[in-house]
Amino acid sequence: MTDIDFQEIEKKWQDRWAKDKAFEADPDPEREDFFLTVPYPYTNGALHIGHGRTYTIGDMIARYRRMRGYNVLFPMASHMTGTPILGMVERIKAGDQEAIEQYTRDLRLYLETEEEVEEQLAKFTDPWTTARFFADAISSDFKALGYSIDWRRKFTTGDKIYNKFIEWQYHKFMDKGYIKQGDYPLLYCPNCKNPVGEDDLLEGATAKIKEFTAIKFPFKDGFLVAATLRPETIFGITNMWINPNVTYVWVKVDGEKWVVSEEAAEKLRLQAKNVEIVEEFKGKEIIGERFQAIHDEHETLILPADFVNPKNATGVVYSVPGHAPFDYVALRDLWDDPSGLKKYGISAEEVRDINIIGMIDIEGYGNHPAKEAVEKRDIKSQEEEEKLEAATQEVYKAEFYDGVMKDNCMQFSGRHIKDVKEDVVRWLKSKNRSDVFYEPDQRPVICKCGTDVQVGVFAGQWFLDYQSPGWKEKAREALDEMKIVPETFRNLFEATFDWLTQRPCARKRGIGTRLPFDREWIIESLSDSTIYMAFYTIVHKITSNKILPEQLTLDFFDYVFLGHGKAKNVAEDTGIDYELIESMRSEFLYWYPNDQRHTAPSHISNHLSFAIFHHVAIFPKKHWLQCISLNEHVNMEGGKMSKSKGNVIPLVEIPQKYGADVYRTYAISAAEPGSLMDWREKDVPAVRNRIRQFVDILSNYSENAPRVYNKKDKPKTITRWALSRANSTVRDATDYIERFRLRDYAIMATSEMISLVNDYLARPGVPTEEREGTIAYICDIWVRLFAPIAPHICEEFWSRMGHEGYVSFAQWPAADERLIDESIERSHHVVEATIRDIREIQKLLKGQKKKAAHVYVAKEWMFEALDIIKESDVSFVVGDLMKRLMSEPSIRTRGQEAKSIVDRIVKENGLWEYSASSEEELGALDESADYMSNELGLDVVVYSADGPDYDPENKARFALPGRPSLFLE
RNA sequence: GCGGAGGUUGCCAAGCCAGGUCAAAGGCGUAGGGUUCAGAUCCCUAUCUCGUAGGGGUUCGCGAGUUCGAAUCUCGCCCUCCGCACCA
Repeated sequence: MTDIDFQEIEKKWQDRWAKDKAFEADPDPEREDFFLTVPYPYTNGALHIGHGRTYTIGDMIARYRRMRGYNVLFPMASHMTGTPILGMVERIKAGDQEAIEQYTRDLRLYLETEEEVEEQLAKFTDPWTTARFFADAISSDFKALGYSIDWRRKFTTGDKIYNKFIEWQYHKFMDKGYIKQGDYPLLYCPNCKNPVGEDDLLEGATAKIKEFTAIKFPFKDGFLVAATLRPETIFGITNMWINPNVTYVWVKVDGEKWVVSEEAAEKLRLQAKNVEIVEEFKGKEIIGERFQAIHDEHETLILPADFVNPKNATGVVYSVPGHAPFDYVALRDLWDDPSGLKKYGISAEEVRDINIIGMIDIEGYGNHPAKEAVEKRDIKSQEEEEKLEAATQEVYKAEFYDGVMKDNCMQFSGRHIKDVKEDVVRWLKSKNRSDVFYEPDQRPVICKCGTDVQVGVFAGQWFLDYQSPGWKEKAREALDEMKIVPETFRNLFEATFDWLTQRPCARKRGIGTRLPFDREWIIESLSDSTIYMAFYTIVHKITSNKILPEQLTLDFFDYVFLGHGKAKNVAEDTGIDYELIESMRSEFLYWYPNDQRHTAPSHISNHLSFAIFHHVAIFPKKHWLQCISLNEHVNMEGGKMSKSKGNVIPLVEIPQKYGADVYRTYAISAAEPGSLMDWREKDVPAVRNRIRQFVDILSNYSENAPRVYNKKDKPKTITRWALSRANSTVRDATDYIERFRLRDYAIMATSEMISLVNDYLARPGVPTEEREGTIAYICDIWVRLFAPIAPHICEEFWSRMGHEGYVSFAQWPAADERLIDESIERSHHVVEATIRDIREIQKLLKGQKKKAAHVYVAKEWMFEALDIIKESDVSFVVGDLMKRLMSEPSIRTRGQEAKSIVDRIVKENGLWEYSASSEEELGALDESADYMSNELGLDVVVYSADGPDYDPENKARFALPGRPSLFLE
């Protein structure tokens, strides 16, 4: 066994690559370009083993393409815009223990002593320092994993030059009319006076905003305002519910008078309404009064109900007892016991006279589904909230999907509920009878400050309108022409495209680029990282030439990225050297488009879709994204990784703990990109062992002179097999990479190659020179085949083999088709199968020690018969097969034996592997006799079934192609 | 709810798209043997079940169907996981 110091070798080659600037890519008109990007990491902490999977796959692709002769650009930058870094800095400043602990943990990974950790932590009161620290940490992690990145092009999204680029991008959107301003609802904390994100919440982290329709029922000189999710039910209204003990208010809202609960008035204010409280009163004061229904304007009664929660929506509830179980039960309670009504001046008769209105037909229900759902559950009172909730869900679901509006629904009659909703809202709106009212979709939602979170509507919110005319169509066109690998993810893109409407692209806090036309706003961090791949193509020239942000004008970017205007004018206006501008333009044109973008599928619904949209908005078609490839996340020992569980392995630990090549091999071979990868500590040794075997074999054989033994050299069959297998493996492996079957490729480049060499070495009787020359030839292929996965160890052997340049730039091994001999590979298979068969017999005959195995190979005509069946399209039915064979005169004379073949085929329900001819099968087995003897511990003698010298048990007649018959004695 | 992915032999996981050579790769675990002073992150063999001759039986979430033939195709059912907007 060879002892190998992975760390030392890895360091050595990383240093050499850096010293030679091996991966700094410049345009080369002689070579075709390949521009690969993986999204830059967000630099608010240490990266872990899961991030590493994505970057490792990216690097593997870059390395493979380089070996295929492409001029590969693989750049990297870092992301710091947005709120997380700022948020963490604020928490550190505020002395938040959790934040301090988390950062201390991360810092310890990179710093030697506690003093250094504390010193660095003390500097984390500035987001830039934090971001820079982790950006540096991450690039050193990436280097230590052997990523072949062009580091000259690194930047951060906080850089002033980047801001200039983003400003240009947003001017472009503005010009196209894609940026709009309008009201936008957000979860909002009234106490902090800020919008709240998931991280700001103590409870209800998954809360979303639900849009209610506020329906304005005419009442006195204003409106009773009830908010609902089911506006189509206004046709079933029988009364209004008001909680008698709750404080309601008359408020002036944008010139109208509304009645809502006191709490709701406050919500309206947050929802950008102009609210003025005119009068407060208790609910009981209006109970017994009448208001107007909307569809038929008939006078309708206000009734008391304790279940009405003033904190819920507007605190005003319109009652549809035919379809809402809560309403039905409340009404039923009043029918059963009208005694409480007297004090409101309502008579029992008035309430009894209320007719429940059925207004939706659904199969399986009668006229009043709510009543049925309540009775089915035997609900006795308003107190049984859970049961009522279930009944509501049941009715709602049934009505939404299968319900049809009845005749009493005016122009909406006969239409399906799921289609009619929006039209009802539009109709209400046109009559000035509705408004929009927002609520969180769950309660409670509580801010970390302890306050109940509400919905706030931001007036003047800037957003990108992905529904702008023509935009989606263009994006869909781009998607249709783009390669998505694995292809299964395409429909996720399609679904996202359908669902994208408006998206806020700016907000008031966080780090980032200010909106050029409204500097109070900062461009949101997912919206500022969509076309920056273009920036990579020129950024190194901006920095190395010390171009100032002010020089990066709109015209400058227009010229460099779009070819608009004249370089001469840009040079004059900006003071940037004319030649430099031209060289940036041509460098952009050389690299762009982005040939492949590789990342995780979780970005499909935002980042990746935005990237496609933004590209089509700004660039001409030839510069659209070409391909998106994806890999799933990483699990840890079968469970999710999380810092709180402490089961996260940081990237920085990988080189010492496992070795970069071992990690890389694991990351690529453990799962196909499209499926979740599980990191199992127990499986690491197996991976390391595979590399170790590679190292052993290359150490022993790679320095010999490679030699291909052609037919004229009369090599052993097993040598021809090894040559064939090596080449077919290369062919298959290459095919796998091209189809993004990276795991299968990795298995070819490791396990398959190892077992090929081991199988070959296990064969006695190959002359040393022939064996060593052949294995050296295999090593020469292998070291290149494996290089994209394990570049360090492969560089080491490549150089030991006496090659001048880096294996990183060596030519990808091409399969030599002339050496691939399927027939020899099949014969090899027959030999292995025969060994297995003999073993099985030995096992069954345990106790009886056998000395020899006699192997009988089928007669030649049987091979021909099988070939006939293989080539003709007959079904595996005895009659059909026999008919086919009997039509061949040469077989017709052997009907009896032919039947035995046919029986076997029918029984097996198909064909099996067999050699090209009897002679070849005989040759392969005969040549393998010594090997088989070694493996089995008994003498092996091979005969042709056609007149064997020795066949005491008359076994030869059972031999079939690929299934020699056996006799053990 | 909407959208997506998936349920395979002790565990993990291939195979399914292009049905037959599938009792179903590989890894882990387990058992036996070897190398070794010993051990292992070493090598070999075995690992659904029955069988003293390479064979039989029963398996791929459940149920039905298509087919000469289904882990693979179709339909229904059950279950699990993931994403869902201002969060990178």
